[in-house]
Amino acid sequence: MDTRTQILDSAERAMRLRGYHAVSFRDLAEELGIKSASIHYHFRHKEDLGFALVDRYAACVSKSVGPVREVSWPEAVDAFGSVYRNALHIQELQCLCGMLAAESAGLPEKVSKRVTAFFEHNIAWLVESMPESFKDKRSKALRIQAEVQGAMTLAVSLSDPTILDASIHQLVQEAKEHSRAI
Amino acid sequence: MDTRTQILDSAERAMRLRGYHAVSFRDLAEELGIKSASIHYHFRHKEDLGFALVDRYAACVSKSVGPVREVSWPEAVDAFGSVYRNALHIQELQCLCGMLAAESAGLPEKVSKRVTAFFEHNIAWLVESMPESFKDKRSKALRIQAEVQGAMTLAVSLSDPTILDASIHQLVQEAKEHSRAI
DNA sequence: CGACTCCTATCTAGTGATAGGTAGATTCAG
DNA sequence: CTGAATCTACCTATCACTAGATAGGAGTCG
Repeated sequence: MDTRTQILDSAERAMRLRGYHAVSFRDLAEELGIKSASIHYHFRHKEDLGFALVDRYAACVSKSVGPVREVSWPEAVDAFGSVYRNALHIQELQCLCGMLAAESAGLPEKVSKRVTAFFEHNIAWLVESMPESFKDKRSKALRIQAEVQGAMTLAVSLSDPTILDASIHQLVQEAKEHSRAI
Repeated sequence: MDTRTQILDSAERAMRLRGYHAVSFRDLAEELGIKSASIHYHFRHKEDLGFALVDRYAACVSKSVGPVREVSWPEAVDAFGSVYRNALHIQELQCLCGMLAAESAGLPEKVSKRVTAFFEHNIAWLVESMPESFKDKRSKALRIQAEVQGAMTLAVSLSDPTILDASIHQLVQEAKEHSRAI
């Protein structure tokens, strides 16, 4: 596999486990059996690696969640939640941007801006997926994003991935009730 | 003021802004006008500072939120939310344990265990504050903790503290509806 | 009082490890 | 030969951490 991709893969895994500042070029290089200078060839500075990571991650999430479709609101919520659920269950990793958002005051600005953009993009997707009739669309979307993100963090800290499943299940239920009520 | 307390204050602020690994003894010392060796006198290892910080923070939150009282469930939710809201509005800092929970795989075990305990304590407080009649108490409590935590992170990343206010307001509203329904 | 001993808290002056980053040589495919 | 990719070998800054000196206050004893 392409070295650049391997670097991104290792770095993503490490950052989603331990955060931006706990990841070093040396450790990544050792893991890949190359020298740290080779990583600097592909990513001159650490912040270059950082925002390349966020860009790739955002594109991947955006693809997984799909375009805004003509599906019901509960299905949309489920699709959104599933992206996070799969990440936690299959990779046993939390959301890269949730991780970086926590550290955001200590990140290079180029990185933190992209993290913000990731969330704005998610919020916009949720808003557009809502039925026309909904009110306060943005706050509803923010609440969903917040709960999913927070549940993921709790699931990791309490070592219980079902916490995230339960939150998503309830959010989908509420979406159904909400849709029926209108 | 007592040097030990000053160290804790600076360290707490720095960690709630940038995370565990982005805080150094040298920076803290410089901020306080002392030498880093003096910090090591009070906290031999960084992890000692780490868990002293979590312990103090947990005690402070526990005190702010108060004992489980004979108040209504909506009032309890409001009291719980207010602790987070005040932290964000007055100090412009996010929750120490939310921050550390994100990084938890990269923390000394003594620290991450205390972070977990902090959340378990909060969950227990919420569960005990619920009316007897409620079902699935633990999952309800987890959802509240998750949304508040996630909303705080989003508020920081999107530079909009009203995101947290809105979430708490809605949680209190739901608590009212929920209490009426029974 | 004054000299002596502790103890606490701070300092100076380092340690070895590791961080991000760089210059320049080498390797190898087209 | 050229250019991309990797290497060796290094830099400077910073990291957590330590040994040992020093300053000053609290007791204690003559």
